[in-house]
Amino acid sequence: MSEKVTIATVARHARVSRQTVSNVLNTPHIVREETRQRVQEAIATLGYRVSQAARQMRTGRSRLLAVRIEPTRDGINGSVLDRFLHGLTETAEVAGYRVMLYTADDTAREIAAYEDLLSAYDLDGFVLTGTDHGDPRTAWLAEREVAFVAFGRPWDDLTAHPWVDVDGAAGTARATAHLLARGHRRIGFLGWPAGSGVGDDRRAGWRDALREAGIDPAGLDRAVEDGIAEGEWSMRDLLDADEPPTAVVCASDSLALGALQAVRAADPAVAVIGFDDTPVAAATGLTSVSQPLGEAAARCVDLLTAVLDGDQQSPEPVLLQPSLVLRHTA
Amino acid sequence: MSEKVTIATVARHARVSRQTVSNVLNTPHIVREETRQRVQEAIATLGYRVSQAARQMRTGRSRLLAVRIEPTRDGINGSVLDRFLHGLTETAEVAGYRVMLYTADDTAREIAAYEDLLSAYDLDGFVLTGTDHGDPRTAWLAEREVAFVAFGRPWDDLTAHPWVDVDGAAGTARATAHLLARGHRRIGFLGWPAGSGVGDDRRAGWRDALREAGIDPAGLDRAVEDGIAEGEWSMRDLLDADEPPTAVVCASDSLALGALQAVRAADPAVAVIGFDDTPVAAATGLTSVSQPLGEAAARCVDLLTAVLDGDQQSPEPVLLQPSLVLRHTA
DNA sequence: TATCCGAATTGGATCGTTCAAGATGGCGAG
DNA sequence: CTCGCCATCTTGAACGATCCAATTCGGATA
Repeated sequence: MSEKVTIATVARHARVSRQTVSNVLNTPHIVREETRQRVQEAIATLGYRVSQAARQMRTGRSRLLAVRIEPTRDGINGSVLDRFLHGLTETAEVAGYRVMLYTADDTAREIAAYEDLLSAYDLDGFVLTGTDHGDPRTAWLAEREVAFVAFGRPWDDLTAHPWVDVDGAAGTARATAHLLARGHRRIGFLGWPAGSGVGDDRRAGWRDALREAGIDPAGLDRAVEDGIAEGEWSMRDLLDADEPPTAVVCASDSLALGALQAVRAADPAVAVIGFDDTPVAAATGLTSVSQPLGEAAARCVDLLTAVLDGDQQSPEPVLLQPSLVLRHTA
Repeated sequence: MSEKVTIATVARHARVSRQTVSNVLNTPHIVREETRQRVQEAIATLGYRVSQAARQMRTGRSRLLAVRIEPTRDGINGSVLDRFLHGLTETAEVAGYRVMLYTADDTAREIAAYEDLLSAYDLDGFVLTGTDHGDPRTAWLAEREVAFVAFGRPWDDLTAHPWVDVDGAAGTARATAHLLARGHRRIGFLGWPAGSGVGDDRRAGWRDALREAGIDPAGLDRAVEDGIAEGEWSMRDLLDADEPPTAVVCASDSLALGALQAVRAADPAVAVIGFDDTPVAAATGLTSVSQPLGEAAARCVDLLTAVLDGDQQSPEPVLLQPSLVLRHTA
C-alpha cells in the first residue's frame, strides 16, 4: 500500500529507538513490559515484518531449510516424499523456518548444490533423505559443520549425525505377528537383495518374529529388486515350492502388488501385506505397513532447529514406530 | 575455508572496482571484453557467489518463487503434485530462481501467507495450482501486481492472468477416439458434477468425440464426486442400464479404479480408461490419459520469468496436449 | 548530597550489493 | 588546440536489520 514499513517506522510510531524494537523481536526479556507492549501494538497496527534479507545480511542466518526433491524414480514409492514434504513445510513454518527445494541428479551435483545454496542463500540447514552406507554428502556437510538431519539411519554409525527414522523391522514384525495371530504358520517374505540397510532391516523384522514364534524362516523368503513384475514372479516362485506359504510380507507395496497378482492367479486365499501404505495400497485394498511421515517430518524439523538454535550440538536420534493398516488382503 | 569472498575480494583480485564486477554480473555488455574476462576468471578462481541477501536488500527482488504444497487430499491425485514440483524446481534452477514451499489450510490463510512471504522474503512470484471460478487468490495477487502463473485455466476469463494448462477435453476425446477405433460404440463417461471447469471440460471432450462419430451420448454418463467407491457404484449403475456401455472413459484414475472393480465383477470385457496416469494406474495396468507435468511446470517457470524479467506484461497462455498411455484395460 | 549501579535506551557502524553520479582517457570535429 | 562525446571505469550512498559501545535515568547506597 503506502510506504514500506521498516523497523524505524515502528520505532517512531511506538516512540522508542530502533534498537528497542529489535530487542522486542529478538530478546524480549530485556525490555520493560510496558514498552514491549507498546512496540508490539505498533508492529501489529503497521503490519510490520522483519526483512529477512536485512536480518540475514547482518546475522548470516537465513531461516531457510533445504530438501532435495527427487526425480520420482518409482511412481509408487515416490508419493511418500509428497507427504513428508508437506509435514516438513508445515512444521518448519511454525518454527519460523521456510523450506526451499533443490534437485540433483547425482551426489557430485548435490554437493555442488550445497555450495551454491550455502554461499548464495546462506542456508541454515539441510534435510537429507535416503542416506547410504558411507554417504559422501553427510561427510561433506559434517566437515563444514553445516547443520543437517537425515530421514533414514546412518547404518554404519548410529551416532554419526542426527537422524529420524521409522523402525522398519518393527513394521514387518508387526505384520508377521498379525498373520500369526490369524493362524498363519508358513509366512513368506519378499524383499530386496542384502546390502541395503532398509531392506535388511525389514527382512530381519519378519525373520525374528517367525523365530520367536518357533518357526524356521528358511526357504520362505526371496530377494529381488523392487518392482511389480519382480514381485509377481518371485511370489509365483514361492508358491511353487513344496510347502508354499499361506501368507507373505513384502518390503514394499510394489512387491506386494506383484505378489497379489500371482496370488490371485494361483490361490486367492493367500494373505499379502505391503510396506509404505502408498496410495496404491489404499486404492487396491492392500493391507500395508504405514510410516508416520508427518511426524517423521516434524521430528526432523525439531532436531534441526535444536541444532540451529544452539540448544544442543547433537540431539538424540528419533526412531518412530510404524503401524499396520488393515485392508482386504490380510 | 578462508575469508568470505565478497564482490570486493573479486574486485581487488581483478584490479577493478566493485561496480565493475557488479556490471560483469548484471550488465556484461557495458564492460570491455578484456576486463570482463579478467573479472570472470577472478570469480572462478575465488569461487565467488553473489550474496542473494545483499542483492535482495538493494533491489527488492529475491529470485524466489513460491508454490503451495497441499495437504494431499486424495492420495491418488496428490502424487501429481510431486512430479510437478520436481519439474518446477529443475526449470527454476536453470533460470536462476529457487522454489520455496508454503502451506495453507484455506484461502484466507493462503492470502495471509502471501503477505508474509512478500514482505518478509520479498518473494518474486507465485505458482498457483487448482484455481477456481472467481478465485480470491488471483484477485488479491493481481490487485497488488504480484507476478504469478496458474497451473489451470481461469475458466471465467481466459485472459485474466498468465496460465498453463493441459487440454483435458483433448485427452478424453483422444481416449474416446481410441475406443471408437477399437470398435466400441456405446462408450460411457464417469465424471464429476457440473460446475467445475476441469470436470466439465473433460466431459465435453468425450461428448463431442462421440457426437462427431455420430453417436448420441445421452444416458451414457454419470456425475459423481471423485472417489473409488463412487466410481464403483456409478459404474455398476451404468452397467445395469438397458443398453450398457462396452467401454468407459473416466475423469480421474480414482473413478476409473472404482469402475474397474465394478467391471471385473460384472463383465471383464468392458474397457476402462482413467485420467492423470497416476502411479496407481501404472501399478494396476490401467490405461490412462497422461498429463505432461514436467513440461507444464517448465512452461509455468517460463511464463513467470518472462513477467519478472520484464520481457512482457502478460505472456501468452500455454495449453498442452495430454497423451494416452495404453495398458491392459483398454 | 554525592556517588554508584544496573536496567533501559540511544546513536553509529556494519553486513554485501546495486544505483546514481562523477572521473578518466581517447578520439574526432570545429 | 580545445571542446565535447563516447566508452569505460570509479566513488559515495543507500537498502533494513543487528551488534557494539555509549548514554540516560531512577533509585539504592555511603
